[in-house]
Amino acid sequence: MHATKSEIEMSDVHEHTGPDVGDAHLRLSSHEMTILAETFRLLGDPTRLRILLFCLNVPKAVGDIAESLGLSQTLVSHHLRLLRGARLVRGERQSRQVFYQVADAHVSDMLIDMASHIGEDHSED
Amino acid sequence: MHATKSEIEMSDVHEHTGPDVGDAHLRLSSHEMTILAETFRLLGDPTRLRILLFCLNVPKAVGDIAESLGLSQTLVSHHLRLLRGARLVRGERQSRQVFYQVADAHVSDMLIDMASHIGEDHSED
DNA sequence: CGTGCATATGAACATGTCCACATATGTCGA
DNA sequence: TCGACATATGTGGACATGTTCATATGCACG
Repeated sequence: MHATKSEIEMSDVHEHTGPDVGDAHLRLSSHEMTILAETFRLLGDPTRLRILLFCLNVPKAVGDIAESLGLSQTLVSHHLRLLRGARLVRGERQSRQVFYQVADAHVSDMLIDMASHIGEDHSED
Repeated sequence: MHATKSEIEMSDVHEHTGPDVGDAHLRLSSHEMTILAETFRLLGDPTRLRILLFCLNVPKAVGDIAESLGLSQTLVSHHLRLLRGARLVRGERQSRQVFYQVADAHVSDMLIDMASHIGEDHSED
């Protein structure tokens, strides 16, 4: 299901081709790098992160998100626009309300994995 | 290996600051939320992300990072400071050089998981 | 139609962030 | 100690970002 370190390395051999280009593992195209960084960037704002986690499993209307998280509706809408643009959430109109949820299992798995990693280790700042 | 949704639901919550987290699933303490968001925020910069991925497996000296990625030494140092502050990398002095690497298995697993997720699905912007 | 509700958009402001430049700290060898 | 090399830190400016306020769009019902 999720890739493990060894799957990506393809073996636990630490080969080291040279002083400069030593890392032969985990290659990403620049496009993938861009997507990845952009995704992280969007998740890096506490408000957006709360919004995302809030509608992780169950679709939520914008107003409900705003009220539950104690945010203004316009602010929630702005953030949802960004999240929508990166295909992290998708919204479905139901008459007057629009119900948002995390876009796909892919994104929710990412969030859940990250959250679980945080849960395991507590580093104090 | 990786936590499932139910594992996260079961994780004990140390505190919760109020009506922030309304969702019944995936509860994180505000402290954990802060750590998570801060982590994402740091990963959200392309330069930092490249640095992190570059010294994911093998410890790299600051100068090597700078040269390999085509960045100035001071810039790399600045970013490493931030990453160090969040315990995402750790540096070890070896006489004159300082070799940095991703701090622990948690962080590398996070990165590898995210990278693999990106690899699976491509959404165009 | 027009009114009320839910959501979206635009402009303006304050704050934050990335980077370049100059300079400081630390380490080793002569 | 001095000079070189490697890394770290401070500062300022250009730029990006989060938030608020005001307003626009979309939808249901009288």
